[in-house]
Amino acid sequence: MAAEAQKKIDGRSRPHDIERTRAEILRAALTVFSEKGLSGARVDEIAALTETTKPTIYYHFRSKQDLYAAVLEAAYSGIRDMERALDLDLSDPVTAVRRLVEASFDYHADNPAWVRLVSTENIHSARHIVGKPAFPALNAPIVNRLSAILQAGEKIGVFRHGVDPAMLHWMISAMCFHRVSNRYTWRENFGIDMEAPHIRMAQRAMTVEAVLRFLATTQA
Amino acid sequence: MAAEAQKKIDGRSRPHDIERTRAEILRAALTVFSEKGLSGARVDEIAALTETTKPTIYYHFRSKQDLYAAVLEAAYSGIRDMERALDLDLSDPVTAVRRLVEASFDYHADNPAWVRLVSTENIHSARHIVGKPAFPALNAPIVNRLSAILQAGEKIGVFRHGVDPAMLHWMISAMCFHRVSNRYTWRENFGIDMEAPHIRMAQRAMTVEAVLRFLATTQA
DNA sequence: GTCTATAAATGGATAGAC
DNA sequence: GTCTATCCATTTATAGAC
Repeated sequence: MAAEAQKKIDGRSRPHDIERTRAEILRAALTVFSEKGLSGARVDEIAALTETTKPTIYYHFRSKQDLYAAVLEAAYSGIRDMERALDLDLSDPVTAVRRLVEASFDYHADNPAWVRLVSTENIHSARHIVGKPAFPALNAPIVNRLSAILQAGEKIGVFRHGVDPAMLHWMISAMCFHRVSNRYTWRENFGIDMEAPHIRMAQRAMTVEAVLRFLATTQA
Repeated sequence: MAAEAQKKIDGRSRPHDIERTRAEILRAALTVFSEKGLSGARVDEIAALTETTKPTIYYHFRSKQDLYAAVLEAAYSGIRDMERALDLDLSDPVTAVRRLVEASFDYHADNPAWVRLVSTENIHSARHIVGKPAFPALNAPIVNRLSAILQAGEKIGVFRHGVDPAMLHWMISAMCFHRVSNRYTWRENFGIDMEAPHIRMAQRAMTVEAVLRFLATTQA
């Protein structure tokens, strides 16, 4: 496929393909960190999931903690890309909210590794995020987008006034996140499998409905 | 205060007070496990927070994992006690829901260590809960209670029909839990401090309102 | 039951060859 | 840039005295 000569199609292309090696390590590290947490993860286990070895990991990512931070930043870029891709029509604010909630719901449900990583980072008081401007920059757009939708809805009278966009995002995030982050204790404590398709569908519809009812002008 | 003779009021009463020692270890372990997670916690650090030593911890709780499991079970009993103490009036279902949501909200907000412990347990796929009948038994009452309130509300026409009590509990839990479990990433990513009193009050009122609007008969 | 001291094992990190 | 082999700090866990 590539123009330049390669000895092999499969396996490592060219002896020292930096980007490929880094990407492979990040992918393996995401798996292990999200399953075991930061301290629970073993660098040996991450190395075992790659075609490379432990010293190579340390060569590219100075330390275990730096590797974890790199994984975290890479994982956050995923939801940013998804949100940017959303094409929302402000002339129909109700549909815009519905689409945005459904997209957020699906992203959380389809990326449990990302959800677990965020949970882990909260256990560590977000210390690997603190002071990195990338993260606020990454998360501001979604609140701005919600704000625009809310204003559009207020203007044509389908949404009530006075709803804080950040707090609305909190409500949406809470319902989308919790069912993924806490699915294991829910299964044990309540016997409910959040991953079962009919439960997932019911929760998806319920999240949309709860949000729209919260925004509706009718009802005190 | 106690009738029997004691050499000291402060410090360890009687040389080998088992229950007192165990309770002290559990309290220290809750602190450390909730701050560091299971693998991040050090038994040395737990011992340092007690008046006793590491071998005594191992004497009473076989291993680090068993200690963690004991902490988990003890922590869950707290929310059970709180819920049992709630005196809800079924003749006024709206107020009953309001009281229950507010109590749940406050419990989560006031017990971040418990919230973090549950998060940690989910990172570990709830493996320390699996198969222990204490946990389903502990959590069934809240859903039953919600079910009774829903039925009472349906009967007098203030709540709509068809709402699943377990899913309602999920919605309440999500909003109460997420703002505590994810407060650190929220602070960094959105610049919002969930612990600030005015934010907390706003979220408390918003949770009640979202739930009541979701249950209301008015509105399609 | 609780201590001091230490064993045994784990696992993050690196030296040095290629 | 990547490997084999290994170091060494950390940490779970226990032996043995009291």
